[in-house]
Amino acid sequence: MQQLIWKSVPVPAKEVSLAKVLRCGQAFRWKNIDNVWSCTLKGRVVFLKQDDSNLYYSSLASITDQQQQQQQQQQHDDTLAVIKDYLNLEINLEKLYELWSSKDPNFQKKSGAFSGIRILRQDPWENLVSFICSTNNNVKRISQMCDNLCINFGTYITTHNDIKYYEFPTPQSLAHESVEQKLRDLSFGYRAKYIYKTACQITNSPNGLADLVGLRSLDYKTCHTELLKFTGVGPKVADCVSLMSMDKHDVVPIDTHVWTIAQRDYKFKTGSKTLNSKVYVQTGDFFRELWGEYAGWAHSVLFAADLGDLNNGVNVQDGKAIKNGGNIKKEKVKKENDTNSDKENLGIMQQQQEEVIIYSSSGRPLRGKRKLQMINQGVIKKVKKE
DNA sequence: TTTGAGCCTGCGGC
DNA sequence: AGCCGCAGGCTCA
Repeated sequence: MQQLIWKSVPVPAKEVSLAKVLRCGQAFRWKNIDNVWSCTLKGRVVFLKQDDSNLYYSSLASITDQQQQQQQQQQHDDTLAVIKDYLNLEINLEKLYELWSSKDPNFQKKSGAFSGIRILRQDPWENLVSFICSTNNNVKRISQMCDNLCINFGTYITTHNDIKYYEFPTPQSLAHESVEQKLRDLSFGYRAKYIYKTACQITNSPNGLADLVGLRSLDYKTCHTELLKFTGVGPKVADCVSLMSMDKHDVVPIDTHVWTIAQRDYKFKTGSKTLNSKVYVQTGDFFRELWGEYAGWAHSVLFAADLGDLNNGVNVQDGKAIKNGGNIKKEKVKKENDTNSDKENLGIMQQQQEEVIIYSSSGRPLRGKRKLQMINQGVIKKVKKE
């Protein structure tokens, strides 16, 4: 196994908490092995860890890149620049927390145990596809789907700690007609078509990905409108992408969860029982007026704090103080294990799904893990696929 | 212009 | 055991 060479950069933990930022539902591909975070980013594997005052980073290039680098004597490693850009490190988070606390008593009250939560500056294409996957879905399955995209359509980079690292697939690699069915076989459901079509829209665009990335320099309204043109992208997903990869820091994506926070914690009343488009805009405006130009950042803190209540409840039961406790870490390790075992099963699942359709007694076709279970049990009726 | 089915799968509750 | 309802929405009529 290749030995990692670590370098450090002074970054206080209050400026970024890797454990929170990389697990709060912004990005879905980061692995955590023995407190080291890893993910492919711009053609290399990036490794991150931290203590109270420093961020430690390392990287591994792909095999071909390594050879190229050895041939060119001068190797310029821009990994630090990539990380700084990805983590949006030039933006001072502690000052923003003070600002939001001064404007909003509820923020002051809730944010205490949730320092270091910032908005990443993600790759627009990966961000877009990830959030197309996010509809009617949970973080665990979104993560599995992103992994599956990389494994099945992404370029292999290298292996470390027995983990194979792949790049996030390009639009070109997803813009083939066979992709939709293959994604359905991989349990993407109705999102299969959205991803295929969106990939085609990018490849058919005059300047390809550059047109998508170019939305960064346009105003929010134009950016939002352009994003809505992609299949499978509605107001919420367009806002997630605007906030998380298009530099629109004041955008607050409104999902049912955020709407609940607005009504419950801020007594925000709209007179509507459903989150229709008018209410969607009103709620976003409300938070923007409350928190200001980095409203989207503030929202992610309260969002995480709200999800964190579950873990806090467990801690309180254990009679321990609430502090990013070990409970959270245990949960994460378990998640990694689940993901890995799913990867191992993937090949089997694909093979068998091509051959048979298995129906439950209720007549519903079985898929994914449940189907695999049934096959292993050997107590189901099999029907040849036409 | 606005509203509500229907959509895929996984999971937890009954 | 199986069925139901729902999860951090979008499309289409």
